Amino acid sequence: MPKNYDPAGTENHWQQAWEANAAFHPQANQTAEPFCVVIPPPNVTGSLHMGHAFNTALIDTIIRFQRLQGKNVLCLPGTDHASIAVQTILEKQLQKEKIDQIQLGRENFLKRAWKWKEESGGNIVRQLRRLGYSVDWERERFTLDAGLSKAVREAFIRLHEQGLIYRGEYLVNWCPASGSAVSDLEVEMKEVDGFLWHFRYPFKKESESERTTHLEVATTRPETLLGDTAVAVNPSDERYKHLIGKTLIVPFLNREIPLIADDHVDKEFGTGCVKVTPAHDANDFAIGQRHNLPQITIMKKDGSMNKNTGQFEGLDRFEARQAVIKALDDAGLLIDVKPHRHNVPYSDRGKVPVEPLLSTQWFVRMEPLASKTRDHLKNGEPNFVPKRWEKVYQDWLTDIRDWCISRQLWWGHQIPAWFVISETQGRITNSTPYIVAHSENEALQKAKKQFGQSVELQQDEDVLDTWFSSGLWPFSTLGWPDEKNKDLCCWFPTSTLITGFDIIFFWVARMTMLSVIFTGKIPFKDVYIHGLVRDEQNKKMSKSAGNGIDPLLLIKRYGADALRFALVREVAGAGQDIRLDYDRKKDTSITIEASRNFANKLWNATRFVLLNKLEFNGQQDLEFDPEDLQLADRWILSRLARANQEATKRYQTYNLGEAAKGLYEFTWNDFCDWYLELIKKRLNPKETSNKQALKDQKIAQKVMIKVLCELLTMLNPLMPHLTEELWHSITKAPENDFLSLKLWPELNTNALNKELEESFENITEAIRVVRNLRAVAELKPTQTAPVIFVTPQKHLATIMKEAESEISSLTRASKLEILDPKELNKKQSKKSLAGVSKDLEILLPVDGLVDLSALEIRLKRDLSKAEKNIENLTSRLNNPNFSKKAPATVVSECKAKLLDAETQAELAKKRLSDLT
RNA sequence: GGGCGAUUAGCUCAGCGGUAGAGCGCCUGCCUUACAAGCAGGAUGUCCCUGGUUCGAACCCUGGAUCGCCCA
Repeated sequence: MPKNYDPAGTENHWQQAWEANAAFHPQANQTAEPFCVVIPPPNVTGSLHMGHAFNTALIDTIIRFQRLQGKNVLCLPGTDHASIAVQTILEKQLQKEKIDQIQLGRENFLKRAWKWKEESGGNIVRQLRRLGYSVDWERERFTLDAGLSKAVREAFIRLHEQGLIYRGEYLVNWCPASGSAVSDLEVEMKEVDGFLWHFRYPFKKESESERTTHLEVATTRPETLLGDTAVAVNPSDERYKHLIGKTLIVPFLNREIPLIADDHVDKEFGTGCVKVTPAHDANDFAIGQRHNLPQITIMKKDGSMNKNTGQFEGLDRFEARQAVIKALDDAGLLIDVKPHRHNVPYSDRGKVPVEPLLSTQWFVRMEPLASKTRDHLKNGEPNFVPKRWEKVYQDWLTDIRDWCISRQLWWGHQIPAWFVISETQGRITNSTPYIVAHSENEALQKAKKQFGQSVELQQDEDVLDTWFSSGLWPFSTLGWPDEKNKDLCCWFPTSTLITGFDIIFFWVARMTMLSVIFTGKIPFKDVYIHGLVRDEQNKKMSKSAGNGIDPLLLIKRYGADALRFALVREVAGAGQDIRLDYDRKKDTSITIEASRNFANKLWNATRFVLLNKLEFNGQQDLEFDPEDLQLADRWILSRLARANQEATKRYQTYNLGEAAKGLYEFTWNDFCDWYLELIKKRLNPKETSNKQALKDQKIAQKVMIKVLCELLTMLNPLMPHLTEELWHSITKAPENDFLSLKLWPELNTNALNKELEESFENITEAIRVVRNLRAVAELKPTQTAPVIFVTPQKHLATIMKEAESEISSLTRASKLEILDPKELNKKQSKKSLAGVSKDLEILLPVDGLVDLSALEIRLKRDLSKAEKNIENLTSRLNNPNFSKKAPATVVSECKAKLLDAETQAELAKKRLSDLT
C-alpha cells in the first residue's frame, strides 16, 4: 500500500465493479423490508453542478445506510425531458444551419431532438456516476419513455374524465422568447429601474366640463394604452366621484371607453386613476371581468404589435413603448416622467419579460386536488424534515391557482386531445369539440359514435408542461398505470423524497397532489428538504451568476468521497444552506481538502493495521474472550459501541452532518490518536517467548481489526469507494463481494461502559499534563524522564496501574510511579516539575537546568483558573434559591466540582511554594 | 406589505436551560518507521443589541438591528 491515498483509480475501479455486478439492482419479490427513493430527475440538457452533487451525496448516504440495515433498497435514477430547454437548443442549431423550423416539420424536428438526446442528453447521467451513486441503472427512466408517456396520457385522460382539466381562453404568462405559455411558477419577479409615465387621458367632448377636459393617468407600460377598455378610480375617491360613468377617448385610436369605479384601485398610487387593459394585465383582467369590459389584444405571439394598434402595428413591444411615448409627447398629452422601481415578471427559461396574454390553453383545476392533499397533511402525510417546511408546503396548497399545462412546443408529450374539426369547417376554434383518448384510433372510434362516420380529427398541436410528467415520477417510474406491476407493488409509496426547498412548489406539491388523485396515497413517507449550496460570497450558485463550482474538477483533485464527505459534513443543521469555500484562482477548497485528509487518515490507519496483523488473514475469526481484554481494549470497544449507537440514530433521523462529524471524531481521535498509539507496544512485544505478551498482542490485533472493519462499514454510506477498497484489503474478500452490500455492525450494548470512558479520560488528561510539562522542560521528544502520579483516589490509581505500560510509552517515562500522597517523598517532590489535573498531582522529577519561570507561569495560570472556578461555584451554592430549586443532581454536581477546584487550587499553591 | 431563516473563536459552522465546542487557520516543538494530507503541546470568544421569565439564559419570551431567502 502506498503512503498516500490516491482516489482516482480506486473510485473508478469500484464504480465499474458495482455496475458490472449490478450490485444495486434489487428484485421486487424479496421479503426484506422495502426502501425506495426516486431521485429528483435532473434536466436532460443539464450538466452536473454543485446542487446535484449535494443532493446526490445526501440521497446516496441515506440509501446506502438503509441498504446496510438489510432493507431491499431501490434507488431509481432518471432525467426529465425539459421541453423548453431542449427546444431552445434545437432552435439555435437550426438557426445556425439556416433551416426553417416550420418547413422542417414536427416529425423531422422530433427526430433531430431525439438524436440530440441520444448524443448529448446522457451527459448528466454519466457525470452522476462519477459520484459513486448507488442507484439501479437498469431501471433508469426518462420522462419521454414509452412507459412514462403512457402514464402521462393516462393521467391526462383521467383528470379530464373527472372534470379536472379544462380548455379555455384566459390570461396566461406568455414567453415571447420561447413562443409558449408558461405557468405562474415559471415566472420570476425581478425588481427593475423603470419609469412612471404620467399622461393625459382626454374626455370625450360631451363628457368634458370646463374644469376637466382630461384625467391624469400614471403607468409603467404606456404602450398598453392601445388595449385600454376603461379607466378606473376608487369609488370613494372624492377627486373623481362626480366623473364616474363619463366617457374617455383612447389616444391615437379614438376608442371610447368609460371611467369606472372599482374598490381595488389604490387611491394613493400615482394620481389614483388607472388605465385598464384586461387583455394584458392580470389585475386589469379581474377588473374587466367585474365590469364586463371588452378584452382587446394588442400583441402578436412574438411580442410585436398587431392590427389593433393602428399606426403602431408591427413594432416590437419595446419599440412600441418608445413610439407611444413620443406620440403622446407630440400630442401634448405627456405630463411627466418619474423614475420608478417596480417588479417586472420574467420568464424563468426565456430570461425576457413575460407578457400577460389572452390565449386558449389547457388548465388543471387545482383546488379539488389540493383539498384532498391537505387532508393527508392533517394526518402528517408526508412527514417533512425539517418540520418548518411543512408550512411552506401547506401555504402553497392553500389559495392555489389553476395550472396552465399546455405549451406551444413540439418536444414533449403531445396533448392526447383530438379536435373534431369537421364540426367547425376544418378549423380549430374555441368552440371546436374535442375527444380525449389514448390514441388517434380510439379518438376516431369515439368521435364516430358521437359525430357520425365522416368525422375529421386533428390532434392538439401543443405539448404538456414538463412538470406534468415530473409530477407523476414516483409512480410512473415504478410502472403505473399498471397497478399490478411488481415494482409498484413492492416499492410504492416510496420511502423518502430528498430535494431542495426551491422545488417544493414545482415538484413536491404537484407529486403529492397527482399521486393522491391517482393512487389515493401520498407518494413518500418522509420529505427531507435540504438547503442550497452557496458560494464563498454566500451567493446562490447559478449558471446566470457564473459562480458555479464544477464538482468534476473537485472530484479530480480530491476524490468523489472527499467531496461527498465534505458536503454531508457541512450540512449538520438540517435544511440549512451550506457555504463552500473555494479558491477560484487555484481551484482548491480547504473544506474538501480536510475531507481528503480524513480519507488519507483512514487509509493510513488501515495501512497500519495491515502492517501489524502479522499472520492474520482476512478469514480468521475475531472472537475473543472478554476476560482477556485490557483496559484500552475495553475502552475502545465502548467507544465503538457508542459511535455505532449515535451514528445509527443520526443516519435514521437524517442528521447526516452529525453522523459524519461523529464518525470523523471517533476515527481520528479515539481510534487513531489514542487506541492505535496505546497498542503499539503490545503489537511489537520485545520478548517473543513471553506467552502473555503474545496473547496480548493477538488480542490487540483482533480488537483493532474488529474496530476498523466496523468503522469502515459505518463510514461506507459517506465514503463508499474508499471503505470498499480498504475493506477488501483487510478481508481479502473476492472482487464481487461488496462491503456496500454487507450488514451494519450489530450494536454491542455490553461493551458500553460510561464509567470506564470517564476514567479513561482521567488518564488521557494526565498524559496531556505530562506532555505539557515535558514541553515546559524543553525535553527532546526522544529523551525519557521519570514520571510520578500522586492521587489519593484508589480507583484511579488502580486503573492507572492497569495501563501502566501504555502510559509509560505515551509519556516517554523512564520510570513510572503511581503513589498515594502519603508515599510521596518530600525531597522528590521539591525537585520536580509539577502539574495538576483534578485531584491528581503529576510530577516530573527532572534534574538539571529547567526554566522554572515557565513552570511558574503555568502553575499560576492553573491556580487563577481554579480560583475563578471556586468563586463562581461558591456564589452559586451560597444562593439559597439554587439549592432549594435546582435539581438535586445539579447541586451535587456543583458541589463535586467545587471540591475538585479546591483541591486543584491547593495543589497548585503547594507546588508554587515549593518552587521558591 | 406577509412569511421564513441566519447572527457563537480570524474563517466555516455545531451546540438550543446547568461554568462555551469542532474543523480550518494561528503560535511552539517534532521527519517519534501508519499518515508532514502527519504527531505533540498552546493561544483565542461583551455567544448581534435590548428588556423580561428563571435559582440559573448562547439556548425560552418582548422589542429592535443587520444579512439572506420566499411569496405578493
